[in-house]
Amino acid sequence: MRLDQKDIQILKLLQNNARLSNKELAVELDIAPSTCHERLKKLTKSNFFKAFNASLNLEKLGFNIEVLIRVRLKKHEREVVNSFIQKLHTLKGIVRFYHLAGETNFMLHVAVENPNTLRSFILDELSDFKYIDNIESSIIYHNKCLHNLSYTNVIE
Amino acid sequence: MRLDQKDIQILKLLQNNARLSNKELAVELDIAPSTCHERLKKLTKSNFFKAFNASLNLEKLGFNIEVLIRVRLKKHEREVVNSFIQKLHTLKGIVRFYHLAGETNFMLHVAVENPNTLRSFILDELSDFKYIDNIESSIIYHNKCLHNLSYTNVIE
DNA sequence: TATTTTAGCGAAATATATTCGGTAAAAAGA
DNA sequence: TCTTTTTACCGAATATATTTCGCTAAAATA
Repeated sequence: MRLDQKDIQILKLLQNNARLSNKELAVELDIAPSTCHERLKKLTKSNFFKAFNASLNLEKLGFNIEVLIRVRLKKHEREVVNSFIQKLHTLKGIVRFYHLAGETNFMLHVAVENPNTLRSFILDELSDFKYIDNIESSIIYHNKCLHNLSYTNVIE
Repeated sequence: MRLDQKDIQILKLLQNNARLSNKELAVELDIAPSTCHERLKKLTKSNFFKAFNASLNLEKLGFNIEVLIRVRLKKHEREVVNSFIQKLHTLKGIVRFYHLAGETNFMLHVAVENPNTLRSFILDELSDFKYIDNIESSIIYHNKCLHNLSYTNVIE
């Protein structure tokens, strides 16, 4: 499927506000709602969207500390990696994780209530995994989603 | 504002699918649409949502490489940090950034088309900033949003 | 106990989503 | 170049959903 300027506009608008209604999109694109609806349906069916996520005001929910945790495994092998990823899915507090090439094998974006919860997360929950070699944490002062991409290559 | 189990359910459902309609939410919570609507309005007005973001299928859009870039600045001072953040907003390719405490000052999640674009991003775009001390990149094999938080502390 | 607040409901009014037949312009094929 | 096909678009009609509101009952507060 080939994309044009209007398609890109839909993608960008939803990146910034995934809850925009079809009508609101149509107004922005300056096309009829029915036309916009067709485009959105097409983009969705063609799998251009990976997910629609609400990101919450974590501080308001009692998660006063966010950290980025670098994890190095003893063995960076398929089986170890798979079971680690599986473990990540069971742990409470993980907002997002990155599986990386290089020195650091995993980068975890974690939200915790307070320093004690953080200590417990690292010493009790995470270190519980057999193949952990090294863990280092950095407090996140601030983080922001930009989605500032250039789509010139995709447009016909 | 105090949250109960139903509110948490709304937050969680929208974390996983920000485009759920009010009616769909109401069905999940097993309450009337009008009731659900009131709750959602209340949560929104009380600023429990930071953003609603569509995340795109970047590979399909020609962004074949995603990297995590560690940036260390020469001076970690308010003015330098501010202007760096400002610069990040102008750069094309940044999906998300983290401002950190510790050795690494910034962590950038970047999407590029190919190795050449990456080189250009780092050598031309990023290094252009006067106060860059050090840059290191790691390819992202995989990354995923989990939002797997425990809200026991918030519930009454 | 009396009073206020709150969460809930359903019905009505409003607005939106969705489908569909038709049109015109662009793309593809002869 | 002239057809034919495809595509993006529209507006009208219908189906759904959102939103408001008055009312009730239960919970919280005084």
